[in-house]
Amino acid sequence: MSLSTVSMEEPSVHDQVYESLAEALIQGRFAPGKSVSLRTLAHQLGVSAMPVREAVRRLIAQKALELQPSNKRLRVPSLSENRLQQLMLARQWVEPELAYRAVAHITPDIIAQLKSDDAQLMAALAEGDVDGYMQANHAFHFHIYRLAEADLFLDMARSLWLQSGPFMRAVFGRLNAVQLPQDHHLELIAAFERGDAEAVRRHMSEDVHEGMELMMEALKSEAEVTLS
Amino acid sequence: MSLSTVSMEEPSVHDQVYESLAEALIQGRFAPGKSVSLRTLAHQLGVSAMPVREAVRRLIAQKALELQPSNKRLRVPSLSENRLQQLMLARQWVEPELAYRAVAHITPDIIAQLKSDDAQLMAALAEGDVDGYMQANHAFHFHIYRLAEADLFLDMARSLWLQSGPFMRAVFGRLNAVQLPQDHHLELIAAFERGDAEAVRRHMSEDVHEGMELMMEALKSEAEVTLS
DNA sequence: CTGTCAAAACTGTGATCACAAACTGTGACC
DNA sequence: GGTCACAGTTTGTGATCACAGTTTTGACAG
Repeated sequence: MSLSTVSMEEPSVHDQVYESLAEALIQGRFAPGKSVSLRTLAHQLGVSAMPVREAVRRLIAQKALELQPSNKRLRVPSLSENRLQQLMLARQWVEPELAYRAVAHITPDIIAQLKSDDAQLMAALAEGDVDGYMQANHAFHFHIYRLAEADLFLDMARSLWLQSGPFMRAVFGRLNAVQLPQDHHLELIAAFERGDAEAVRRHMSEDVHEGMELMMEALKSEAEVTLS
Repeated sequence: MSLSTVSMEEPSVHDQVYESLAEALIQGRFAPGKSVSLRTLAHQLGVSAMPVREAVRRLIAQKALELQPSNKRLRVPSLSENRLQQLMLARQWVEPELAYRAVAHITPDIIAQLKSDDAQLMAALAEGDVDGYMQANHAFHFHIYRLAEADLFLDMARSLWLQSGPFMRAVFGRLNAVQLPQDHHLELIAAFERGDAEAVRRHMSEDVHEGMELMMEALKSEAEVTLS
């Protein structure tokens, strides 16, 4: 471990490892099907195997990683069509609900934040920066969801993004910018400004639906996605 | 560990510990708010602390246990009204969907199994056997859900039951039998026999709704549930 | 160059130890 | 009698080791 004994309120090493792995997964820095190992991760992060084991166990529980039943070896799950459909339906249920509940707690600060997120997203899209796009899109959505004061739903959404992350990257990495209509984000912001909760719910549903539909088409067209 | 080196295909100690804790939680053998400790659990189960840590980490990820932020001490979460409402909505979304999908894979064997589960449930109810009721109700529902071939949804349902378990017990433990209308189970079985998927979805929704509504009323009436 | 098989490296799993923070209970003092 | 301090215990956390599978490597024979 690099820094050892600071004094108070530092998050545990296990949490740091978890956050770091979760971020990598959500941003799609791990390819579907890629195998990982505890000791390798531990060495890369500069910690012992112990906290990595716990973080990995947590990610397995969220189905963001999996233990192959034959090998007992660790890897990033690859998506089947069935699995992606479930992800799509679950996201389409929980995320509009979170957005709906967020309306009551919206503030001008948050609006400004969302506009900034969307600007970053558009910029990244314009220059083909997939990393930047993934990061900005995640920020936009979860800056909204965090307002809902529904920690259980928030956790469900987080788990669903962890599962879709590797695959989103794999799909969006090969799309050119024009195929991604971003109107929904602007419509969402406008609906938030009007305080129109029903419109927020509807636009969020459409936004999630379109994104997942794109992934579904990509999955169908190639039978299996395994890159890198 | 009691039995050490059997030969092949035995589930890992970690899995055994997890299953054992999960079962206890679903059946409500842990009271909401109860604090538990790794070493105590490990000693009770006759294993070392290591596999317990991983099982507990997994349960924390499923929000079936929680780490108090102040103490960093382990306990069974107690339900707020907000939290219960989220549980209710999530269960009302995912469980009818699972039941709906199960219809396509129903067999006479399963029908017989469901009738047996329901009979056990009614018997337990008649003699005020809360343990038996909890167990039979869980069996009934998950014998259905397992058919859906939707492992992601199944996992979500499992997590939601883990979270509601301790509280269900706390509520049902003080109800007398007549307050629990069980018609829904019979209607469900009938709908399965007819292959009427829409009816299955509707009856499952009503069954979940009524159960959770009961819990909601109980929660509102006592402000806070902490027993044992 | 190719196929085979044993040695070496790597994997997840479980146990054990060390440590600091938090809790427990007991006794002294005002 | 109530409050505070201090010692002893219990807690979660991280590191390290041992072990049994599995995979990879590498040398040697054909």
